Amino acid sequence: MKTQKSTRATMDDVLGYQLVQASIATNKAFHSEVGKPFDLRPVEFTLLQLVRETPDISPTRLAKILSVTTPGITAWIDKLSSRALLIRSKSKADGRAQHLKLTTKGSRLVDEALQKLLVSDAQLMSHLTAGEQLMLLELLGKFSGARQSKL
Amino acid sequence: MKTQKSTRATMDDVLGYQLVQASIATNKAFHSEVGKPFDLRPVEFTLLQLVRETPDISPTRLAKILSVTTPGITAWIDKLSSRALLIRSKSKADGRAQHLKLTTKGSRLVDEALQKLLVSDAQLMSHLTAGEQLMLLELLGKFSGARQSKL
DNA sequence: TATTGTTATACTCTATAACTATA
DNA sequence: TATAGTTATAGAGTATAACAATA
Repeated sequence: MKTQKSTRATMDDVLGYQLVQASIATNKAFHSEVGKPFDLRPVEFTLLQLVRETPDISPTRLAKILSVTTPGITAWIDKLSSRALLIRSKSKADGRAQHLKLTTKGSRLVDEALQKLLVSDAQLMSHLTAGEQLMLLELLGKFSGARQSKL
Repeated sequence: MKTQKSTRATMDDVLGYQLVQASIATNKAFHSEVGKPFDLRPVEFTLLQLVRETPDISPTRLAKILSVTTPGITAWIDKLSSRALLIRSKSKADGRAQHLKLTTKGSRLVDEALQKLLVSDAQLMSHLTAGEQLMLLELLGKFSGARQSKL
């Protein structure tokens, strides 16, 4: 444990740096456990899982949550759609908007991937106590909560 | 606070997702407070600060810490070097290796940027208690500690 | 006028392979 | 043989602008 007191600040004191360092670990694990075997990018997996959690969600809303541009979200949805993992349908209420839904194939795939990922997370965090693991997720969630509520 | 119990897992339970969401916030803040005004990418800022913390560090070691390829680190160092923010010098002990040092200009710039960043972090985390802020950084550090020690 | 979504395009960043020079 | 660093190059990803269709 580092007690910083009056010493000069280092990168360890910078939140963004700690997030990047932590992400390096999770990204590598994602790639070997999910990315490679399921042929999914992190964004693709997240997109699928979010559609699963929120059926009929629109591309625009996904773009905001994922902090991706609208051309970006179109491209990702194109890719996933061409793999028959999700389906676009026109909104009846608003002719401009679309609703997204997972196919059975997409649903199965993201479900398997999610399980792999949870196991992987447990391994990555195994040097933290159970309480610390929960606390870490809680605090990250609370930190991002402010942003989420503005979407 | 979410108590998950036996409900199905969501993205909120995935560490990598929480890290990405948190990073979206810090990245935006970095860009407006440091990236734009100082014309620095996150990697560039981190690279400079790490050289500052560890004078004579080698490009290879930086590449490992930042999880960047060696061609990648060469390119970043080239850029920063051409802006006269750091200097390469050949190692006397090992003819292949290099030592990196910040110039006065580089040192001043990264110092100013770091201060801006710490203020920005405080604002971003202002909806967490002081204890939670410390805890978040502590836990992220502990999580990444295992990886760091393997470098 | 504002919003949803698409297309086109340029740019940044990354990743791989092949090379040099030192050890 | 292995390591430090560079060069060249292809590919993935992102961002901007311009557009069509609907509200």
